[in-house]
Amino acid sequence: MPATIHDVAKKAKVGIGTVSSVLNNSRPVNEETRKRVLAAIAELDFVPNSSGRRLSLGKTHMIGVVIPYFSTPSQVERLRGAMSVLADSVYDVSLFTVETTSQRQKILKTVPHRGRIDGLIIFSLEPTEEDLQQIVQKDVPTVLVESKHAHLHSIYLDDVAAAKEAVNYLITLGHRKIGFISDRLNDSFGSLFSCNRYKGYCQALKEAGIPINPEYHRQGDVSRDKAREMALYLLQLPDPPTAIFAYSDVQALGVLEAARDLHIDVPTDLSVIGYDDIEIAYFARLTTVRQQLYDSGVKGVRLLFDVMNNPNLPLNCIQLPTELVVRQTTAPPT
Amino acid sequence: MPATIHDVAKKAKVGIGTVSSVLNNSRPVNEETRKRVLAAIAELDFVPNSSGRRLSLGKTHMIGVVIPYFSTPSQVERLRGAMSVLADSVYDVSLFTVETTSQRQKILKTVPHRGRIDGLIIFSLEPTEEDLQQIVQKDVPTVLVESKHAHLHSIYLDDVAAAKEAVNYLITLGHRKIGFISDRLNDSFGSLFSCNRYKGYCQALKEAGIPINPEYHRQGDVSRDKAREMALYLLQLPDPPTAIFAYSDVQALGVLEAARDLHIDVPTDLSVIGYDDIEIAYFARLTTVRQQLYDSGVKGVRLLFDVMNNPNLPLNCIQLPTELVVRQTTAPPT
DNA sequence: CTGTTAGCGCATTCAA
DNA sequence: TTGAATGCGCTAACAG
Repeated sequence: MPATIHDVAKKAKVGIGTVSSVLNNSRPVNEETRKRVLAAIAELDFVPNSSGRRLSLGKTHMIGVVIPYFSTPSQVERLRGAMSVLADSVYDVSLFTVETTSQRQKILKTVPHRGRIDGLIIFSLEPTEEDLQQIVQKDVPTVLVESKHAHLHSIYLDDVAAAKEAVNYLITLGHRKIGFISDRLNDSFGSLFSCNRYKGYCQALKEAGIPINPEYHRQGDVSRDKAREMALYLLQLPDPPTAIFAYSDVQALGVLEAARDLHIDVPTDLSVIGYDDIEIAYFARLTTVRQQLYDSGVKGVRLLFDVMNNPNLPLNCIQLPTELVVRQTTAPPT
Repeated sequence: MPATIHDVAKKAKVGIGTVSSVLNNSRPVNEETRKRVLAAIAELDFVPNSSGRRLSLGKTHMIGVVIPYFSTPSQVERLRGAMSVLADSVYDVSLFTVETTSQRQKILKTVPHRGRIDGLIIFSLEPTEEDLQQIVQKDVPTVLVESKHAHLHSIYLDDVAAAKEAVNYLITLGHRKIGFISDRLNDSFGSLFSCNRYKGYCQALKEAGIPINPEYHRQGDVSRDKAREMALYLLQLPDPPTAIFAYSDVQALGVLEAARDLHIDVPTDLSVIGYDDIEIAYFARLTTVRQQLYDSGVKGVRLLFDVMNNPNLPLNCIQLPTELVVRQTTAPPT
């Protein structure tokens, strides 16, 4: 139903090649005929059909964005960063949110195809070997964000060190009984940051000569509610922790709620540290590990564009810094 | 570089028509040859090129999603609802976030094109007459969410009534000095909910015989920080309000921060009501107007699918309910 | 400077 | 049940 290039050509009394030329500035066109073509385009309200364009060009002008945990503010912040760059580009964004393991599999298997997207950016997911085969074989330019892989470009952060720093801070304050609340360490989701943060937690304790008490580590899904539940458990232990490090700010909020429920004063009787520094952390006056969420999206897309423009770019793994932001949920134990 | 349908046909020693048939189950195929084709497909790791498929079918298998204020949790929640339905469909999602007025214009002008998307869902934006022309003329199935238009299908809510209810509640509690903090009423962005909520605010006051004090209404951008700034202004007025109704939960959090800054106790010395009931509102114990954010996305997409399946569906405008959720930021004035 | 043509990869019709 | 031919709308190479 919409006008095609042929309609324009006929109305402007030119060939379709000429129309294409004025559309893409692909070759010089006489000013007179250009005007006629432009007039015809305007009159017919013609817009090139993108499917035709894509097929002919062999490009989709689409960037695939795969993003899990989409409900969490940190992920949204990453996506915002990515969108800010993407919006100024010629590419459209094809969004894939992944909520379940089966979705994860399906998406990682079906999305990386030339002819479907020109480039792919994957957030917070560690591709399996199988996924990798798929991606490499399909030869679609790919960048990982908040994840790392020996064979893929990535924007990552040192979760182990960051978590260690946070726990070290608690130790410096004088805490010895430090709890850790995290996502499931063994989910089949393929995100390793929970594991890495746990590693950092363990390392800090070990180096301080504090034995690791498995009772002090709880894992569950990423929701605030679940975190609250886990914190309630920890805080009602016979010998409860005096500090809790949460794997995310959202979980830290759950911990704060639990403390409130039990009339435990933060930070006097309980110190809490989160991770991410999402916007609400400021409101909650939460001490937390700041990571550059927005920037990770920005840099991820920029790197992706680099890769797309230069297919044999040497492997690029960019580490983003983290920073412990001390606010008002941490204090020495009493 | 990737295998095409011809490669498969050759390898399976059949015509491309047969390959297409087994791909789409479009006509019966002999079991024997089907197996051969399937084997060839597997061996070549063939995946149909979507551009070719789209061009041939005249469909893009793409749903455009236009969403402003993308950084706010309420919008993310809507998008999540939409994605939950979209993810189970055969459609891909083309995401357009709009942050600026110029983006808004560009997107609303260039996105609604057959050949680019098969359906469009627009969140929280009131199309202008010009936009409407574009959309109607292009004949792209479209659904509005959190917005309404005489000629477009929509999922909307009664902002006026909801705001009025919130302010009425404050009046019932005994408040007479009620402030209102909102988004800019005259932004060129084309979102009317700020206006509507202001209307509800005014109506409630008027019906209660309370004069409207322009000093009590502040407008600024939607950020928490700006809201805090505006609240600071209100609370430092010679005769400050005893209650503040904020146009969104995020702004309400800013108000709470301002109160904290000034050591004003909430709810004893200041009542605060928000709008949206985003997840963090529960954490902040915020009294607020709950709207069905997630559901609005779900229903929006469902309606869109209905429209796409039945182009001359009579105009469908579905109103979603709101509900005042009383928590702990509201109390009678002292 | 411009018109014509081939072909991008696929679905589908028309014959067989 | 199947193969061959046509066309979707466009870009780019070719020829004028």
